Amino acid sequence: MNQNAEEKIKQAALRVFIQKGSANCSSREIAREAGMNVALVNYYFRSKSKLFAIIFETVMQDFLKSMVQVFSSDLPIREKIKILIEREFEFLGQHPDIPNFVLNELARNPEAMQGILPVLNMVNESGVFDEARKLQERGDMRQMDIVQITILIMSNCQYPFMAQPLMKVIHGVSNETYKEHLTAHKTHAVNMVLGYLFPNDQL
Amino acid sequence: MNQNAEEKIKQAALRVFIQKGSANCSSREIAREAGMNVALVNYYFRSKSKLFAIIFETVMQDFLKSMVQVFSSDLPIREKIKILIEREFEFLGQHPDIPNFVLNELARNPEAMQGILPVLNMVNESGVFDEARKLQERGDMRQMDIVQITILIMSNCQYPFMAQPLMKVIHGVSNETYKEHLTAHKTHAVNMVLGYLFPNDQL
DNA sequence: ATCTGTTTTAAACAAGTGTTTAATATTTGT
DNA sequence: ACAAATATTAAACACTTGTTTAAAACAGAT
Repeated sequence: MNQNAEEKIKQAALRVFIQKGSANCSSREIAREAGMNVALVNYYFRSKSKLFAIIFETVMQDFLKSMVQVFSSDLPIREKIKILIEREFEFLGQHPDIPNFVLNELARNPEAMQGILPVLNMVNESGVFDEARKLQERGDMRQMDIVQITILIMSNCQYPFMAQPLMKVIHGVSNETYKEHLTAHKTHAVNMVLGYLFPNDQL
Repeated sequence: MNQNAEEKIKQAALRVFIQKGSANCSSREIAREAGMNVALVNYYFRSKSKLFAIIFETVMQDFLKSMVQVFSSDLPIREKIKILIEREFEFLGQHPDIPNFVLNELARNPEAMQGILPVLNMVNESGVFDEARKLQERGDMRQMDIVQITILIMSNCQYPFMAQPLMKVIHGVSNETYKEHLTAHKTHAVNMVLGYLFPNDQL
């Protein structure tokens, strides 16, 4: 049970933190979810906030890892963006509540901000932003600030999953039909974003 | 102080709830923000959850009111969508943390779901969805499920504001420059969405 | 001024919070 | 087998939580 306990606590904390947020869950709840005593949580991680810091960083890693992988490849830019969006939809299909978790912690939990710095290097070292700038200089891509391109892409990937509870109640659809809407929406996101970023391309 | 106290508590609760979320704030914090005793909160609203239900419903009203107003007007559909997006950006510029608040409560606080039902009628009675369907039958608009059109529009309006903390740290920009990005992004959102929904239009 | 109903307060309640302690169980090395 | 180190537990700590209670302050009417 040695290595097992620490890992079990981590996995339980991952589930509980993501589902309820760092502020709306107790150490005892995490311990219960892991099937062990409360004191063990602090025995392995010293405090709830330290445990959260670890969990949050791994979530950010997973959250940005696939994006960085696509960035670091040497596919043509249109393929990169297409695959990026498709992978994002695939990832979020399996972890639909991560965007809400991440954005919420970043907005409300000041400590969470620091857990992001190591992940930032992954993004910067990929060199995506520089590549996009070069393409714009060649006139191969719509003139548009990199910040706004990032917003554009992530908006159409993450929000559809974040808004699931709202959309379900507004349009009165079930879980299953909304999932179908999500997979159908992937195509729209790809086509719309590519069509806007590369206005000279053919349909 | 009679009518004043109840209203002061409401306004304090609005601020605190939106900033911290229903689970991550205490009744005493709301009372302190309102400058009065804890017991008064329950004297006027009986319980924290009842107070939250009231606050959440008014937030949902504000959140959807301007959208419904645009829907109920008799502008041509392209103008409707354009004005809708512009108003949404204007509203969110003044209340940037409402989308995060709403989606978070809907995802994590089961009680919040019921506070939405009265607001739903506003949307349904506006008849927007029927109008969009008719336009699609005439071939005047891209064939696309209403649910996905809703997702498309709201994604590009709300997410840019929700992601502010994430984008700021990823791209290392200040509050002010991000606000400039947001106002610039409004134009992109309008053009991209209209361009995709009405592919036969000229540029 | 006295009574009446309403508003406000301080104090207390049980329950739950993160964290620590000291004792017990388990594994490890010899 | 024994001893040292590690893992696990129950119990307690001080503190905060939502809510209630009973007393005080205040208002208006008679």
